[in-house]
Amino acid sequence: MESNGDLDADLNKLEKARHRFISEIAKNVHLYGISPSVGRLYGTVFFSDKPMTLDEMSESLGMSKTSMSTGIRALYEANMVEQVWEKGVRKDLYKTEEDWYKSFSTVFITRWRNATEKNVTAIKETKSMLHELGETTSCDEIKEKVTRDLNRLTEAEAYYGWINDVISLFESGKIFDIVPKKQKVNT
Amino acid sequence: MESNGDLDADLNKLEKARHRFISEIAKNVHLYGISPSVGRLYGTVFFSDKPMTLDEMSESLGMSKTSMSTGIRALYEANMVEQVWEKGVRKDLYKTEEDWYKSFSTVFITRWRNATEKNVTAIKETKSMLHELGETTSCDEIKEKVTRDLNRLTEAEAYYGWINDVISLFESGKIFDIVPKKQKVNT
DNA sequence: AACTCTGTACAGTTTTTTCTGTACGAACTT
DNA sequence: AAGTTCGTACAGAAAAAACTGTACAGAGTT
Repeated sequence: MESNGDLDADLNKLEKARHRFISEIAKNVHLYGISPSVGRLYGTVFFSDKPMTLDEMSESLGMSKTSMSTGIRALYEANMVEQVWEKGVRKDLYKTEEDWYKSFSTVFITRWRNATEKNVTAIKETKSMLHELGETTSCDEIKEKVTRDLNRLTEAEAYYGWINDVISLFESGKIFDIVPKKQKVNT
Repeated sequence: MESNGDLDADLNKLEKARHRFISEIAKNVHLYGISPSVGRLYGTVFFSDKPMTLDEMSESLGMSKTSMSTGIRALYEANMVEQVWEKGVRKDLYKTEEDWYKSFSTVFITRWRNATEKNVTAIKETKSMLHELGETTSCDEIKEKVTRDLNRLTEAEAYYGWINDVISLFESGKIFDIVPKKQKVNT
């Protein structure tokens, strides 16, 4: 006990330092559509010396294996962790994606692309319903409303076109010509 | 009843068309950090002919005035609605922000800026804790872990620097030089 | 083929978020 | 000053999300 008293204290310090960052990730990871506790899972895997199994995560976080399974899947879909194979190891192994730029892009692209497409579809359908109404109605007041709505929806469409272009900027990687990746600088 | 039977049917059609778009907004507005039902509130105000009061929203959505109050505040903070003054009207009036580019930028900038700053602070603190540990510990194994963690945190710092630059791109409006706003095109 | 091990589907519980009704302060009217 | 009207703070109810334990299918081993 005397011989490794310092070691235990140091390991504790290490954990504390790591936890400082992990808890901050947990608080902010909602931007990636990830819940805080899955954010802690990410942080745990991030600081692990080697790829982790679901059982190790469960053990380390004191949470059920089921939660680890669903949590890891969420992280995987956000391109925030990746699976690793090791010869002779039957369990699934996961480590954090090292290219954070890629994780960011994946999340940003898939979420916004998906939303944009659906909204554009909705706009087109709404417009078509309004067009029909505008032609069949005999009430001038309604005609006016229809015209106004069609106008605003066309504006919305233009906006989504812009969003789409922004997404493409990230998807194509051209964003990195405009905003270059940073070199590591020691502070 | 015979004379305005068509009118009622047409008004119903108008509502249906509008609702097609509103329900899609409700489903996707979580990207702006807004809940679905507040998304419906947004949609309702969006299609309103004139700025709405809390009571009108409450009436129109069949929800409590309290919810309208908190919902509108959320939309206001996301720059998605704005307050309007009308002479002689005592109630607060709201309409949707017409510049969707601005709404997008506001949400994107404030949320990411805030998260980035906090994460960078956490990284710096974690690094300083690790530096101290690295100097005081006598265990080589721990020294190794510390070095590895410091390295990865420095990489993370670089990533946040990049995110920060991306945010600035939107904040300064330079994004519009690279991805121009779209003209309205009828489809 | 029987047995073991691993990941996940599913139902039920716990926790968190959203929503409502009451109550009250501030601003305006009489 | 007394009386309205309006928006929102707050506590409790309702709804949604997160988490767990059990159970089971599929792959690997013996």
